[in-house]
Amino acid sequence: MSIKLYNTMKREKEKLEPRVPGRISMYVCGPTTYNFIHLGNARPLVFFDTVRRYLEYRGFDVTYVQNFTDVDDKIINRAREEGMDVRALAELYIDEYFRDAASLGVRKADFHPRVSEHIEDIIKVISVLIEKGFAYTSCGDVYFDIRSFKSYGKLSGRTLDEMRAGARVQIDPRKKHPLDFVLWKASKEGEPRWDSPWGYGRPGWHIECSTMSIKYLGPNFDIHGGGMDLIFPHHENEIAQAEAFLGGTFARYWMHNGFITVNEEKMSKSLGNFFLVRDILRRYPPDLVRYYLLSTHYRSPLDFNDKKLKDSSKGLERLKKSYRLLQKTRERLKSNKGPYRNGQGLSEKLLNCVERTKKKFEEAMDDDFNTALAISSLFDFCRESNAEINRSEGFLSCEDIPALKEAEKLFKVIGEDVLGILKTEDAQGVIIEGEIAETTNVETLIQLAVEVREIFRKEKRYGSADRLRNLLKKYGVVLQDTPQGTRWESKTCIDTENFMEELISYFQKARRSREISETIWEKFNSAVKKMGNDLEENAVEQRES
RNA sequence: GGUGCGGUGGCGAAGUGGCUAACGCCGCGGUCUGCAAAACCGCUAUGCGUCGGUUCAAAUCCGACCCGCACCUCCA
Repeated sequence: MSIKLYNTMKREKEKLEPRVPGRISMYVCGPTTYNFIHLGNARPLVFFDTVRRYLEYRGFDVTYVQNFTDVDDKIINRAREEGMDVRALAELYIDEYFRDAASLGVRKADFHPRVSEHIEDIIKVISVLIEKGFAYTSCGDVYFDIRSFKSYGKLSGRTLDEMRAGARVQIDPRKKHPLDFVLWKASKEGEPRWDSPWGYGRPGWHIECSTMSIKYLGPNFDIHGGGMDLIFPHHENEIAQAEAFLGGTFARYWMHNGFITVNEEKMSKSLGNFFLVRDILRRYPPDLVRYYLLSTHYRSPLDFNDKKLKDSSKGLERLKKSYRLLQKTRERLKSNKGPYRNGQGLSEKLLNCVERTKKKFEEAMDDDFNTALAISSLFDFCRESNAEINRSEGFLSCEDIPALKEAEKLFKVIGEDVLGILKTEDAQGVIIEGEIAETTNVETLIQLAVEVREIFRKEKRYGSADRLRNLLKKYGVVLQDTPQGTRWESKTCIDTENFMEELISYFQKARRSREISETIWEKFNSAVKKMGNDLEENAVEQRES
């Protein structure tokens, strides 16, 4: 099986044939660091990170480069507004970038080159372009001479004539052709600047990507990616510069992700629907955002709004629950020597299913990284796995542990390692089960409450049992009664203080009305004591006051 | 005006010539349960923007048209 990907240059899917067998070199255009990253930055980030992970899963040795454009008009303007030093501002947002990226489960690239650290290289490239007659100087600037590069327009599929027809391009007397673009910009007063053969100035927008990608990956590297809006002019210009410089092919495959809209509208500052990743992560768990981004094929447009995000959370939950069910079942079986499977054959069925899923997953990803279809293979697996485990409940033994482990490994490899949707670095707000962040003490209390409720149920005191269940539910602890006992899981972080208070008052009342025995009360009391609360003392104080 | 992308059930979203049009959410019915929850099973598009055409066979190819979006200027 080979991997096929849609190459914007050819406008069709092609077989991926790397420059060097077994190795992939890829470059993805990174952000201009003048603000926190927004949702539009997040899509290529997450998608190409997934491409990288999948290629690694497929055994390729991947070299991944993503740049930071830290010299740019937008940064200079922003720094001026904020009264900040330009370098410091860029530095700040590079740090913040890494924070957001990590939240979304995006791994660091092998190289994160910055424009400011490659001025020498850029100057060299520009000098060569001038020497070869592809660029000219004018009023202290250096421009790329678009007409000297005959295949200009080959990526975006436009000809110079076509572009001229609808030209909204301002005529600039310094340029020989309206579409000629700047390679080196003469600096104005107070702007960051570097010395060059053409005077003090700074690089133009496109030249850094050509220069740095070639520097780190060499000519004719494998994959160049970015958002669709970069096709023209950014990537078109990159190609022109790079190929004029190299005299050969710049990059082999061009991949572009579709745009994100918000409430069916293009995200833009003027419409006031500009979403920063930071803000979204305050309201939604990062793995959900990643899951949402990957649940649509990367070349399709993706609309983002609260309802859609909420709707998709149930699906992700389902996958996680299924994953957890496997883990729990396996843990339970550790000490279980029997009964024998009695011909139920969970292992065999589960292993078959693992194989089928793996195949479906790989076929989906091999076909132009169809993450939406790949995720559906996990859902198929999840259904079958849940059904198998439920069906053979009670017939399982430790003999089934290897098969369960295989199934877990499937979730681990596909869900965590490749798609990155079942676990992220920064897990704030993620559903936690059987453990509450920070205080395992709260867990003890929950456990105790669950046990008490079990007693109620055994004694058929359902009113009491339900009251306790509702109390827990109020604090996000959801119970599930199974033949093997009661399972519980807790969403987000519990409001510990109020929870304890209410639980204590519940137990006190239950004691007074003799709903619970002294033994249970003692147990509860000692648990609470461990958390630094002495109920007897409190009780005494209350009586005294 | 030019270039490109898209229109699939209540919502989201796969599928680019041929099995009953994946998968998720929602809804309904059922199994399980003391009741729940979770899970599982079943149901929910004679139809894939519209109209024609090609073909034994089309959501899928061709043509025309309608609608939405993006790019052509900084933007992932």
